[in-house]
Amino acid sequence: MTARTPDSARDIPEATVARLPVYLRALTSFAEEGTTTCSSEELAVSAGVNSAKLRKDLSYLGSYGTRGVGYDVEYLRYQIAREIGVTHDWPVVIVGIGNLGHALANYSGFRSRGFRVVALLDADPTRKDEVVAGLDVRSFEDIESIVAEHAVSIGVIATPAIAAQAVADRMVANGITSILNFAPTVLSVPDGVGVRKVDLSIELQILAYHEQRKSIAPASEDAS
Amino acid sequence: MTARTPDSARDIPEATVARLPVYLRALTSFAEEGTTTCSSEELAVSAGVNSAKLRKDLSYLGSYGTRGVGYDVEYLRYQIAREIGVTHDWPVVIVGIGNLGHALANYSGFRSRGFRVVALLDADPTRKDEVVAGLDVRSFEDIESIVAEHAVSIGVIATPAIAAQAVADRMVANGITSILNFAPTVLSVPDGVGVRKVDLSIELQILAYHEQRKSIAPASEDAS
DNA sequence: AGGAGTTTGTGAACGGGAGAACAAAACGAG
DNA sequence: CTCGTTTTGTTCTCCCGTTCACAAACTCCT
Repeated sequence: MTARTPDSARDIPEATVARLPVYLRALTSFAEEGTTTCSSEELAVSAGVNSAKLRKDLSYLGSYGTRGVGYDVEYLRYQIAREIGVTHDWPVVIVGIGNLGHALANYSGFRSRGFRVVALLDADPTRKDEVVAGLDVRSFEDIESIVAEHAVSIGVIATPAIAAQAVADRMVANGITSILNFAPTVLSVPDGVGVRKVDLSIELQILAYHEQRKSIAPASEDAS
Repeated sequence: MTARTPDSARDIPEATVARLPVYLRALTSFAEEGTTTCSSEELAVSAGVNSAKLRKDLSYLGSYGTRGVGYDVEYLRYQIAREIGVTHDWPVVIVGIGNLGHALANYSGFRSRGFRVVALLDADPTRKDEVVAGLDVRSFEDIESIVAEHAVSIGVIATPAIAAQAVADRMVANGITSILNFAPTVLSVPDGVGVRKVDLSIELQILAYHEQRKSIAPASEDAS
């Protein structure tokens, strides 16, 4: 007899949290196709996971399905969006407007999935004249006023590795509590600050490892 | 010579494989500073992991340390590189030369970490005149000859989501067996083909979830 | 040479996540 | 109204990964 945790489920496993955005995207896809209802099996296939896993994941949010019927696409989509916290947009600053920073600033997926880039910052003064994705690149020194003005809590680091830690420190000092790091460095931040890293060469190296194994032992099985 | 299994360790856990590149980078960093020896504790701090975990990870490769002393930086660096398979360069093709494709093509970290971009492909014929990062953008139709000529086994997808599955199919049909996918889609590929995905908005959404939680229950602890 | 001090490598306990399997609940047919 | 069908929500078990703790092994100093 559980004491019913209807809205704010207490603790959702990290692995589940990482999959919720995938479900959200699949549901959005269904909605765009005009599908109003889907079973856990359909949604699981679309998200590329096991249906039992999907049902267990959703059960952490509450009982939003109907037995014998399935899930209401729009309703479930909203519930997941609310749980993740993307029913409203999050302001985001991007620091480091090099090749990658450009790409991120122009990435339309951010805007459509709950994020709004409010500022582009770069330490290089020669970049201050540029306008990227409709925003003019501003000095990194402006971070304090920008974070304060827009109540920014999420920062993206797209600088060279050498500058990343200093940028992170400065972000934290100005109240940013979540950082997405594209620089190939291990960041150290205080407790309570969330960091996720995206490392392009690490991903390729993992692929290379498995690739090498395939050619050495072709008769063995494979772990994707 | 091969009494035990010193060279080709049988099966390295996936979680360990994902950390080896981090250790490799930390060791490279040590080598550049002139450090010739390091303890598991030093390396663990530099890689941002627990030292016991690091030692266990390294133990899957063999016993390359010396008790009471530590690890020889250069020797261990080479052993990890050999295990991952980046002692020689891997040829890579990038498909989709939009904003992100540009950034990837220009990313110097690939070259320095065991990968060589041999071709840039795009389905849009208006892009065929462009030269990016010293390579001219070629038609996606050329994939067959390029893959055959350079013995490419790793492909990078940086196309819009709508095109990603078709590109992946075509890659697989031409012998590519490892795919790094930046498009926000779930790819389905045959067994034996490795796929890793990098999804920018998912990473941000995970951060947003934790961020939302912080503001709701500030007295609770945090999972990074 | 021997003992003290380090540091690695690993055995064992622990916790979390994945998947199978099943009971509970809703719908529809007759 | 009752029964069969469908699909969810949940329990149970197994496996992988993390962490602790300690013995083995090496160096240095006396």
